[in-house]
Amino acid sequence: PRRSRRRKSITIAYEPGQEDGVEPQRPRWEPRDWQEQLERIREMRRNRDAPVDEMGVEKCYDSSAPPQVMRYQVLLSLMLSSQTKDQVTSAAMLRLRQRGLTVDSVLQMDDATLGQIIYPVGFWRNKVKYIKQTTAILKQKYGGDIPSTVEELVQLPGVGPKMAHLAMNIAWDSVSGIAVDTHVHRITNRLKWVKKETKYPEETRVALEDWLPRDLWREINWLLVGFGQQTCLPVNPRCSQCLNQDICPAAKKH
DNA sequence: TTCCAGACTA
DNA sequence: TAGTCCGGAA
Repeated sequence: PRRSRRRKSITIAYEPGQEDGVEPQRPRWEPRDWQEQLERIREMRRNRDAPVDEMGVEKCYDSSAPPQVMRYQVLLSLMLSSQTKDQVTSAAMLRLRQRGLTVDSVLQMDDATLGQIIYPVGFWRNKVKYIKQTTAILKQKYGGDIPSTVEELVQLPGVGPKMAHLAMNIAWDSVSGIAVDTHVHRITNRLKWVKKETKYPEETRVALEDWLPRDLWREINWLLVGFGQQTCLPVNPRCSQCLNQDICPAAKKH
């Protein structure tokens, strides 16, 4: 049975002192109850049975392939992926991998074929274009590998901050920042894990990184994406089956 | 802000 | 049938 220590998290009401220019002990803002909320979300995610667990990026690359190929496949499945359609994305990745999914094989593939394969994931015209452009850049500029910094990753067409941080996490096993997608953005706003409501995912990322301990940065995307797929849905969240219903600022009572 | 491409659902 | 849904680009 789950016996949770009810440590009341404290909200610190003052900002770091600025009198003498000495960096104080950094008492910083943190959201009320966040540790308890996090613990309960972990509990709800314990079975790892959300779509992202079965068919997320981690399941979409050949872990036996050479590291460079693996990293390319990670980036590609990020570029393909379509939150709401994990199974469609992983099916498309499977088809691509059966053809031997490398920088060269993608460059050789004509747009129509690539389009046919990825068509069901949506936004396929854009994605074909970006995948081709990015793959060409990887070959020319990075010797067929993917870059290893966020700054370089976001230069690639079709790669923004969210994908860049996930690629750093998964492909390079390095924590560069919190990957904020629509689920993380929505849920952290509902929980008031941001000091004041944020409008854009990038704002959310900055706001979270300000207080969330760094050792949780990697976990948070996986945790909240699955939670968002199964419970904290974008429309009509299933508050009645959520363990946080009594301590969630956004909980709807039925 | 709007577009992309379609699926899902209220 | 109208409204909502990625994340990135322009």
